[in-house]
Amino acid sequence: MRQTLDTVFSALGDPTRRAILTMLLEDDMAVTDVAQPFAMSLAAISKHLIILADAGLISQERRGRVKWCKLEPDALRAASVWMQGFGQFEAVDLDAFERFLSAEFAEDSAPDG
Amino acid sequence: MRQTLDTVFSALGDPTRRAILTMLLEDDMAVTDVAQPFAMSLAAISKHLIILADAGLISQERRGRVKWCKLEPDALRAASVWMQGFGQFEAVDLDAFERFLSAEFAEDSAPDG
DNA sequence: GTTATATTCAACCTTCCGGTTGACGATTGC
DNA sequence: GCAATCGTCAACCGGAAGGTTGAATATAAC
Repeated sequence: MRQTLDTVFSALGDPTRRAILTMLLEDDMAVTDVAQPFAMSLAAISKHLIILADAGLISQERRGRVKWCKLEPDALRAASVWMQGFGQFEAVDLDAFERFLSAEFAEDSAPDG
Repeated sequence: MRQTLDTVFSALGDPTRRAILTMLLEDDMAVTDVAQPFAMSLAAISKHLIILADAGLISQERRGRVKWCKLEPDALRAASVWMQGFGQFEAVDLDAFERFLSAEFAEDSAPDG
């Protein structure tokens, strides 16, 4: 699992994956059931789920031959903090935002580095 | 300009583009100045800026031969509403969230569509 | 033990993404 | 007018993304 701003935002950039997250708001679901409403193969959905799990947005637990997918909304916190730092919204934790910016620059987006 | 959840989240998924937005928090900047700290060509930065402008995250105004880039944090609102709807944060406007989900499903992520 | 179900793997294809370089159009300044 | 500056365009490249199909792996059920 590589839960970073990169992986979270990129995962959210795909409409199929956002639709999956919305479905999981209702309840945990098996992979086959997640795939059911979509007009694409099970393998494709399986890949999307792996991407979501890699970003930490869902967790997957195997019980027997069924793999249950569960929404993990905590993964959105980092991204949400980042966005709120841009000052558009009220309840902003600026300390958290600045911690995020430093971490971000140190990790994976230093200009010139 | 195609300001959708797709374009906004995808734009935010790239660390260079997030770094640019962070720089623009300080002040408006010319394209050349935006490019200065990065170890990549001006053309590459120009493309990133076009992507950010397409998502509505920045605006660009040409004055003479200089094109000024300005942060447009309003563009984050839709994405922020979407994220907050996942129940992680307190002050959530659930009505707005549900309007968003409907719009979202109508537009670009209907399962089976 | 054989058959059906659930999910992933592997190989492949096509399109998009992020980068490069070089030429170009527009603007400024001498 | 001529040269320098600002930014984009066009063509190209390598690799990743999103999809397909078919085989493989577990597990469950009979």
